[in-house]
Amino acid sequence: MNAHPPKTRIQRKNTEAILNAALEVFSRQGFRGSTLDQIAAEAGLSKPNLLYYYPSKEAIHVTLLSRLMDTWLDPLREMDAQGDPVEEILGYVRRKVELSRDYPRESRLFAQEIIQGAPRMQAALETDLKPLVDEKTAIIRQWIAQGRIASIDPYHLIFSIWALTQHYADFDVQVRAVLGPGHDPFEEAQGFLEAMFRKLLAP
Amino acid sequence: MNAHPPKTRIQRKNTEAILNAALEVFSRQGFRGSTLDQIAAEAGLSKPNLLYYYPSKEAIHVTLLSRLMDTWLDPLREMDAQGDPVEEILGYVRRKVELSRDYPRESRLFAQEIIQGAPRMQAALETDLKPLVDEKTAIIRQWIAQGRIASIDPYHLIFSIWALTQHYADFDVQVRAVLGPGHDPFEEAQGFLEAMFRKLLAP
DNA sequence: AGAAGTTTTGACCATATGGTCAAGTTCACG
DNA sequence: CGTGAACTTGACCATATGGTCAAAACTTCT
Repeated sequence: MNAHPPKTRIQRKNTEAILNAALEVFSRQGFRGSTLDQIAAEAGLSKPNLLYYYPSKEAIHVTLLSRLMDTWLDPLREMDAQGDPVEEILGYVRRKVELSRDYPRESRLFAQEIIQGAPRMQAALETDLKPLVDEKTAIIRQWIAQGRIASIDPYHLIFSIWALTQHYADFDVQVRAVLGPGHDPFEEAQGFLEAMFRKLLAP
Repeated sequence: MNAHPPKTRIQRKNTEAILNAALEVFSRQGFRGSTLDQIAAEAGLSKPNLLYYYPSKEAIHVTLLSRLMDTWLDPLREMDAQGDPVEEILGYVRRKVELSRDYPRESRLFAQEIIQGAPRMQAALETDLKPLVDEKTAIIRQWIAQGRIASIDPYHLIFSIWALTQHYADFDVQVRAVLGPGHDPFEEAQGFLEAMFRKLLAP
């Protein structure tokens, strides 16, 4: 997709700073709610300087989203047909919770894009996401046929993992408001979800 | 909050049209991504006419959000300490799926508000949501103590219900992209989640 | 040092947008 | 009907915002 990856030291530093600043701002306020001035300020650059590195606000957004897709899918890619079914699925759950804990901005950026109808990600959903999910659901179906995990719709199993893990990043404010102080939502989620899926998958 | 509910026929009709239009537009594009012109067009009114009924864009948004909170909490309020524990919790799940199916715009509006840090709902989360959840978690804890459902963290149980049910409204585009044509996500969700929670709650 | 890039920015532009206002139109009701 | 209240709107305003550009400042390399 990128014919010319950044070359000079300054280019590398600034494009990185811009993407990081944009992630911060976009994930908090959404695409249209964010301004180039905010991103520039966050990145410590002037607005024209931003536009020296990226041709438009939209280009920054698109770059973020396309990088995101891979990060987002990697934990699922790791699910291995050869491994122990329950541990493979639980491992996926654990990696997704870690992703939510360590990359909440990415999670929120992604969530907002999807909620708004995925105007810039439709294609990626069909070309990258769907094939991978199809592949992994086939594996899960196999495991079920072998009686190694309980019978369950594999698509909705995966949806449930997405929903439950990303909830802790995306709805962080709500989770914390309900739990009150003195809780570590992600720590608790890790234990809760492990127990939940272990029970659910038991044959 | 509203000292004077709409009086005349025209007032009632137009405030309703405005709120409906605003819900449509806000839920699709977020607060800052929506314009008064879009809302006015959707409502079939002129922009100054909008502002005759609501003093500002923000006032419309706040009105929508405060109406929303009640709709959102009602299904949880119905959970009855006297009923059968499993059926009460499953009933809550079913009502939440129905809410996601029938009011996806409301779900998305709510989700975007929370994802963006709940700038206009913080207070409501603490004064309305938290006490209700505290009350219902106490009931669940009781059920667990009586051995009528499996031992499970009641807060995270409720989070899981929110996450799983709202996912189908908020991430509708993604769910449909993955499932492909010929599926009714909400129909399937209803069955999947019933089975899931039944298994999970079995003592 | 000095030429040849590369990077940075102040000033500027066109458009979009939230909001105002005074004047006009329609409605409810005696 | 006629009248006052309720409703509607075209024209307008101030500001915000994405984006441009030419010139200045800085690096790099010989």
